Amino acid sequence: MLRKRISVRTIGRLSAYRRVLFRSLTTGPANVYSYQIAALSGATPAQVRRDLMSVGYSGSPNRGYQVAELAASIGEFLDDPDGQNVALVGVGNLGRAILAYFAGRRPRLAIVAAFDAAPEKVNRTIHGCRCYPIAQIPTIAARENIRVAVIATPAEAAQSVADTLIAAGVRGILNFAPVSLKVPPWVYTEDLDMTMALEKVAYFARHEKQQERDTQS
Amino acid sequence: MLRKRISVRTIGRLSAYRRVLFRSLTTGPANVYSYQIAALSGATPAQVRRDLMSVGYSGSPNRGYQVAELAASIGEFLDDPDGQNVALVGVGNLGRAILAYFAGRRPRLAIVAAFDAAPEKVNRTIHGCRCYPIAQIPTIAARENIRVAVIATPAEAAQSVADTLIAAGVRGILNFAPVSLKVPPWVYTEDLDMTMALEKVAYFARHEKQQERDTQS
DNA sequence: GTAACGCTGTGATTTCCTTCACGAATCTCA
DNA sequence: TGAGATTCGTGAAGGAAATCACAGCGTTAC
Ligand SMILES: NC(=O)c1ccc[n+]([C@@H]2O[C@H](COP(=O)([O-])OP(=O)(O)OC[C@H]3O[C@@H](n4cnc5c(N)ncnc54)[C@H](O)[C@@H]3O)[C@@H](O)[C@H]2O)c1
Ligand SMILES: NC(=O)c1ccc[n+]([C@@H]2O[C@H](COP(=O)([O-])OP(=O)(O)OC[C@H]3O[C@@H](n4cnc5c(N)ncnc54)[C@H](O)[C@@H]3O)[C@@H](O)[C@H]2O)c1
Repeated sequence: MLRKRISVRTIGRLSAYRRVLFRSLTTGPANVYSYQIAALSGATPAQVRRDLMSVGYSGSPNRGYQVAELAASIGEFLDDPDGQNVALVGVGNLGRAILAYFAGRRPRLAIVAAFDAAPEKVNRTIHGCRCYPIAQIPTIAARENIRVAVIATPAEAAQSVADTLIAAGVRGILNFAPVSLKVPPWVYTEDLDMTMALEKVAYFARHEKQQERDTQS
Repeated sequence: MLRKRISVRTIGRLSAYRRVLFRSLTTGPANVYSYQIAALSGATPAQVRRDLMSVGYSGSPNRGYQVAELAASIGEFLDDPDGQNVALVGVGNLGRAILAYFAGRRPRLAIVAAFDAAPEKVNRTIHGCRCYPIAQIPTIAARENIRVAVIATPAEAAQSVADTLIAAGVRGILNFAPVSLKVPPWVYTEDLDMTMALEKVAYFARHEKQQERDTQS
């Protein structure tokens, strides 16, 4: 398994490709071409083909890719065969929206536990997910084998929450708080900063001519 | 004003720098060094200095940058002096969280109108923001001079909403729907795709050694 | 004074990612 | 069967962004 370091951008695009493939499964024919995937996902045909090199599924010339098989191959490449449980910390406005959205949507990548510091939020079930006090992060994380977490707490709390999560075995964090988390090198963090994103949009809305295709990195 | 195309990433980081500067305003001394900004925002010192070249504010050797002045300069560079009004389309779980968060937070970049297709959501005021039927996008956008919009509708509706917004004069879109929008070249779009982000995190949580510093682009 | 230090601004370099371009493969149709 | 059309896989080229590295300068110490 000597695969040479896949780039972060490639992984993101593979996720996007898979989504358009699933959409095509119901609507379209059984095969697709790279230029079709590209059009639907905002990439270029060459980029699609190059990204797909990593997953090890080959299309056939003049026939393209089998939609169902390609989607399955990407899934095999991206997903853990046993599934990965996810924890959410911070059950505020955003946290609840996230719980509502992911509830029941992806069995292989489900949010199985929520945590919050506020007494009135804990020990309830929200959108099908149990909410625990943060003191229970270590025990629940161990019990549910949680390696992936989402942080949706206020900025001030984010770093200490991250430290707790990492101590409990978490190795990947999706961070919505507007701070840069300090984490050890074996932990991957991805920041989704809405304010920064909105400021970028506002800036380029005023500074014309910028025809980037930029699907989010 | 012959400035040579600032990159998308640079704009994003400038937004991050400004935020840490505002935070430092209250807590720290009056000056900062590039390496301090870097540490707080997850960048490198060289990157900070290079990014700051675009804004045209010079620090002084051995004294670094004046926090207040630098923050003001970045603001001058990023923000519209007259402010920019923002519209939100799709007042669901996520849309409401966004309204709650941005309400009253940034007077220069305020969400001044919300739109939704569901009859029970329109003509109400949610977190201080009036919600209109989508048919009123053209009139309200013209009245409020809206050039920036946020899309938080289901994926199926996103493209037609985008078309309507663009026809109404919108030039920058922050898109939360998991689709790639087709827009004319003078419209800037930024996709914030939570599912894709979570899948990236899940992937790299399983694939060791990846010590990326990746503040979101 | 003036020497030593430490940080900024920026040309040069490196690294990473995207795009190009073309041989090989598969299909169609006569 | 074979010519023509079309797409894939991928080495090579190109471009963009991060990093290096250092000259220049303000500051401090004495
Ligand atoms: N649209 C949005 O909601 C939005 C937009 C931009 C940024 N953000 C960021 O996302 C994060 C969450 O936003 P929100 O709107 O949901 O905020 P919120 O105030 O509604 O929710 C925060 C939640 O975190 C909990 N919390 C506080 N301290 C905690 C701790 N130490 N441990 C665990 N939980 C704790 C609170 O009890 C609350 O339930 C914030 O960092 C915010 O800056 C949100
Ligand atoms: N955590 C999250 O909430 C989350 C996570 C990942 C992705 N998303 C994406 O964000 C978007 C919104 O998510 P949500 O959870 O708020 O969904 P939601 O179903 O709660 O809200 C969608 C809203 O859009 C409105 N709407 C539907 N069609 C419309 C139209 N044609 N014009 C205007 N409004 C219309 C609906 O009335 C509803 O209010 C979706 O595309 C979703 O895929 C959300």
